[in-house]
Amino acid sequence: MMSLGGQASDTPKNGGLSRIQERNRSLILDAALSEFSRKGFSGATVERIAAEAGMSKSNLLYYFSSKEAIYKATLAHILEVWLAPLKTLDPGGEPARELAAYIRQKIEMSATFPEASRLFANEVMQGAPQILPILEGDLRRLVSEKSRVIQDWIDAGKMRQVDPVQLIFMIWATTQHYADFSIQIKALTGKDLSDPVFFEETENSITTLILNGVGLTAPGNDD
Amino acid sequence: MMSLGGQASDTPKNGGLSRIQERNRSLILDAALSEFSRKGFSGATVERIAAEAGMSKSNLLYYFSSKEAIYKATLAHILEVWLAPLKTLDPGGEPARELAAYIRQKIEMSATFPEASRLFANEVMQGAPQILPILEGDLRRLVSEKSRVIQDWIDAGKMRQVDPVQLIFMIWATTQHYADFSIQIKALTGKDLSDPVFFEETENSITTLILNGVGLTAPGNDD
Amino acid sequence: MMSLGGQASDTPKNGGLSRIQERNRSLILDAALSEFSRKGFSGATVERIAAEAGMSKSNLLYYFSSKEAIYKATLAHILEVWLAPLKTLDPGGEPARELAAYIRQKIEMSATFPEASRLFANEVMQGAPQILPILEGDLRRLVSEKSRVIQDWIDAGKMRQVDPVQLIFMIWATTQHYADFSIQIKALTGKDLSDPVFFEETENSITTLILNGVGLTAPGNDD
Amino acid sequence: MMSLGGQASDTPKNGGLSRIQERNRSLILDAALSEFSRKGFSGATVERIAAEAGMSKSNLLYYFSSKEAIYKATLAHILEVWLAPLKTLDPGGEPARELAAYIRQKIEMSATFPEASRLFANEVMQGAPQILPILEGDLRRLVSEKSRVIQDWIDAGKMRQVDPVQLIFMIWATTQHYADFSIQIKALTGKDLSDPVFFEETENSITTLILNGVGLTAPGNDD
DNA sequence: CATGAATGAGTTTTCATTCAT
DNA sequence: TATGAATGAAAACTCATTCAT
Repeated sequence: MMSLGGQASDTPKNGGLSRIQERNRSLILDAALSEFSRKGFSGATVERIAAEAGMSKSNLLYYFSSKEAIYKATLAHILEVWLAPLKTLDPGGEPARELAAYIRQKIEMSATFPEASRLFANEVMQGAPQILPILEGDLRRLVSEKSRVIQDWIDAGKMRQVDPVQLIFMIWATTQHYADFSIQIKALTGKDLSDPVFFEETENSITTLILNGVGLTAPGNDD
Repeated sequence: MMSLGGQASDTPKNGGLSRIQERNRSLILDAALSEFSRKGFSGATVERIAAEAGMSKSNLLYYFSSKEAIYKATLAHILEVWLAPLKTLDPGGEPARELAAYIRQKIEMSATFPEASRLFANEVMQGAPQILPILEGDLRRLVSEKSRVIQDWIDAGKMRQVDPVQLIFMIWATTQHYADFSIQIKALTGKDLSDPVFFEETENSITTLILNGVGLTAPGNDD
Repeated sequence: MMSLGGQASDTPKNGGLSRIQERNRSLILDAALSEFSRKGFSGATVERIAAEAGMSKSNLLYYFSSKEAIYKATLAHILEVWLAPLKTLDPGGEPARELAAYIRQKIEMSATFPEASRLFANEVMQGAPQILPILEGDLRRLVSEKSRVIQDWIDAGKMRQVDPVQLIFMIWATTQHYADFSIQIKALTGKDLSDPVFFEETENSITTLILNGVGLTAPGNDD
Repeated sequence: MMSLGGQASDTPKNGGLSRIQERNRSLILDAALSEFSRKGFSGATVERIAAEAGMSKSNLLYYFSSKEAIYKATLAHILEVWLAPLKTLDPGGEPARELAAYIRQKIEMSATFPEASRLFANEVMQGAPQILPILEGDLRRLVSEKSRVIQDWIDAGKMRQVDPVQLIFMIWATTQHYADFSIQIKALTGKDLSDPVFFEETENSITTLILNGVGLTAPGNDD
């Protein structure tokens, strides 16, 4: 799990978590994700998180010593999975296939974990008070590395010249938009990514646009 | 100004606003935009808005009867300008030129009014409690209309087949991303849209990607 | 007033205090002295202070931003008057008269402001978290200066050799004891300093003991 | 042990304490003394006491049923030893030798158990909620008895006329001051009673002052 | 128009204590 | 004996809002 710098773990004493602890922590983090992503840090209340996690406020505070601690843990909990897809971009693969796969994964994340996406967006929009160090560290390194991969494809003439970092931004922007702005999208189209048809349609649109945009052709969709 | 349905105007008595009233309302709205966009609705405080507007809390509440009223007014104030670019999409123009112009306008908005973008994003991410009616009404109609324009271009063989609504989403997503996630972008690249070189670069990347993506070629950049 | 380092004043905005402000601050400080001296910092509650000051908790917090701020202000408020007597020790005076006067003043303080004495004792016993800098600075200088005065008297053969600082400590100890331990004294004697006879008796005992102790004779009591 | 009236003993079931029980009770009382003397009753927390005693909060509460019970036990634990010196004042001895010995014992207590002194001071300053009955009972009787001793010495012309009770107060005051106000003394002199030189100096100053004060001469220091 | 004073409802947090094992 | 889990009551704030001037 990606560390958010706080002073060590926030769980009672001993190293290993008991069954109950693990269960409760998990319940809390789920509830917290729901609450924080909907209301933001300030709008969320510990009481509601506790209620949603099915325990008393005091008991919740037995597991996480403060609202901020819950928030940090929630972010950390999410960050790993949220940034995972990019790591799979394989230098040895075909650009079209690799990019298409990456885009698909990102859209799937938006469909499956829209709350995580919104939590992340919220955090960044507030100035990334908690995760700025991670953005400037781990994420920056990861993006550099993957940009290199893309640049190599470009240098090998496999795709059109484009700033790789900007390309990554555009993939993030387009895919996450469907999670972060899902209310707007629903208001305008009546649909969201939970609708398989709309999901397909969206994936096609984004993939086609971006692959065409960088001079590639979408690979046959065989998964 | 786009109405947010609130109970009547929120200005004292008589119809016309005095010079000083108009000035103060404006100061408040500016301060409110800054505060709300940075902290979200719940995180913002009336006191800070008042301080930033250079007046007492009480006086601020003389102009706007409640925090929510300030928030609504700020949203309304912004919405008009925020949605304006799309209106300029001209059915009679060349697709490439029109889309490029639209994209440029959107990026310019992101560069000039990043706070407005974040306020809007925030509002939508919280479930659009205030502007949902507008999204479902005015905006939906506007998007329908402009989708028709794009569809006509497609039908006329001027550009590749693509769902026009999805295309609009992608333009929104990519352009707004540079405002909403500017902290992340700064953490990863060291730059933001206030840097003219980065602005140029970004505009080129987005425009090229999207135009290529829909089978068009970027028009000569002659402005 | 002796500053306790906190970040500036704790009163709203402008420099001068309004009539109401002055009155309320004063009511609060009185109530706070009573509460803090009886219960200590942790045992005191803002609510009780507010109640005793005749106002709502919120209103109290409008005047002092936190419990700690009230505590600091109370200490500062008291310190000046608490340390004043020592300053009157006059190098030009007769040792017996001067010391007797000092002792009398200290006992009077104990009789008049026993709460201040206990607050001070409490603060010091907790490790002087707030006033340590003052003890090490202003007070230390004052004690040095007055020790010099006493040493001069000793050097001039006017009184017996004694460590002047220790003498000061003993005067403090004996006089303040009657405030700080008044409950015990009452339990043992049935009296306290508010009883004029007991006051007289106490003053005589302390003065005689200390003056005799340093080889002086009590001056005729003519005030 | 001096009883504080609480509801029966606070130890589990059977009469005799097991080895481990005795040890734990002792650990708790030590930790409690440290905590209560530093923070006062309200400022102390059961958790910190437990931590300092090296056991869990729950386990501590197995030995003492409540925070107040720990506090009472700590006080009782201390009181005996704290009041012991006065009992040694021997009617048959020489006044100078007896008083000097008493003073020395009191200073030694201040040097050895400053925490006990502060705990006691704290309790009395809060109004002696727990020990008032003892003050009014056992202690009052003891003081009466010893006052009689002193009065007999006075009546026998062995020392100057002085109110014996007041003399006792002054001995208490001066000697305990070095424990209770040790922080202040350290701030003013850089020293405390743990420094043997300062201890000597202090003992001499107090003894000389008080003995001279009552018309006696300090006995040769032969221990 | 403007502000200082006041408040009540809510929110986080602390902590002694109880419960179950 | 011992401890981890859980809780309820209290306490310190925070803040939008109202009142009086």
